Amino acid sequence: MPELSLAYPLADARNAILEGGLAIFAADGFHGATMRDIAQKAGVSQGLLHHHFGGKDGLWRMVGERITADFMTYMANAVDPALPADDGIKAMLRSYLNYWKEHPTAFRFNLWRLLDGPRSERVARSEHITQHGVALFQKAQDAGFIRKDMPPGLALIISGSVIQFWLHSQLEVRDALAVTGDENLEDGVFLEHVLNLIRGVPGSGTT
Amino acid sequence: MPELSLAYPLADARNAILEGGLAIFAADGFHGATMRDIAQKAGVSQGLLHHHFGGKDGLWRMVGERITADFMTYMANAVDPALPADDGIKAMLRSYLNYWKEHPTAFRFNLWRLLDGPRSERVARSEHITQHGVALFQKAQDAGFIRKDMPPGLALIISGSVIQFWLHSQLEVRDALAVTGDENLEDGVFLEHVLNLIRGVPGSGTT
DNA sequence: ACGTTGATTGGTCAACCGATCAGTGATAAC
DNA sequence: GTTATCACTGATCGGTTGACCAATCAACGT
Repeated sequence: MPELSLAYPLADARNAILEGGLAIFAADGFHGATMRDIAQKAGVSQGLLHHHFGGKDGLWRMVGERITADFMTYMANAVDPALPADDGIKAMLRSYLNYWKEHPTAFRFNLWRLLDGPRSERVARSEHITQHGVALFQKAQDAGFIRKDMPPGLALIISGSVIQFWLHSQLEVRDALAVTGDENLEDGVFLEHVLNLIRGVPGSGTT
Repeated sequence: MPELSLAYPLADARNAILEGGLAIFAADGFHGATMRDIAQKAGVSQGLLHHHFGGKDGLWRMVGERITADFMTYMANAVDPALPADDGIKAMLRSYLNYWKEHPTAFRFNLWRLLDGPRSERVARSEHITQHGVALFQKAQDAGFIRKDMPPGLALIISGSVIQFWLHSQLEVRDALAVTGDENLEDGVFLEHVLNLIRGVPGSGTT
């Protein structure tokens, strides 16, 4: 008789499966991951994954929804609406960078999501966040804290894409910086550069 | 007796396999692609793939090496060294954008490469290109065409990452731009924005 | 002529994968 | 105390997949 008295007390195998799924999916992608690996990581039998999530597709989707929801609530609380526009933007970008830095598996899963997955499931993703972000950038632009020669949405996208690249391609970044001996660039300094970029202030001093 | 007189005259099945491999790998990734799909796409038998490339890993690697080499020779010829630094940078970024726009399968394969693949094969990739690019940016910076408040390597990385994001996330870009009704932004105008970014000239006009 | 070499094929095999299912035990409703 | 429900397991099944192999055939040197 197999002793299965261990699993029951946990009472939340679903959660273990979702966490195991995130770990394995993030490491190997949708097609690279196997239900057996996930089951082992979660410490449950493989059949249970199907019981709770219907199948591989369903699990992938659930993991995705979960990390998106977590990110959205984090970002919604990250920026104090009472803050003046320039400080608001600074806080927003810093929170964005910090969140993904502290959630590397979720970050990598999102990278996979760009390519892999059962169906190119263009979810109604961070649409809300985007709108909120653009509004904030526009406010900052009106207040004169952001260069006026580009649409605020573009400034937002540019900031986000640069931060993402900074996170997922540290090696290439380092290569490029090492040429001039600047390879030890800290996150804070990097963020300041991004801010200066969209501020546009310092000018090149076209000699 | 099966008639196999068709395949022989081609004389270059290797090439067909590499092209088919690029197509299938770009669409489905390493783990999502199957040798049978590639063989069918290339119009040859599956055994031939193993004969020429040893296996799936070898084929993936060869496809990768091929597109990197193609990109490198393209970029090496794209910028006229006699050009003044500012025009050189403009030409470089334009070539970069155009190349990936005209090679969407290679672009997508490179995206896969970031995550998928048999071994995290950190090839000595575009190292040469990077050095060349940083040197060009430094020259432009010295000449006063690029803002002096950031390392030239960072300016290069930023430009590249923004262009890449512009290419692979058109949907998100459009969402962000649509908020202010700027969703119809053309490549040329976008590139001009990127250039202004690293020029830094227009200033925010801090009212 | 003849043997060697290499390109190419069709067929085959063991391994693995996702899914399914009958069975077991705990829980709760009646 | 009986029954229905639900979480969970272990085993199994059909289908794929990457790799392998013997056989065929053209090309070429000798």
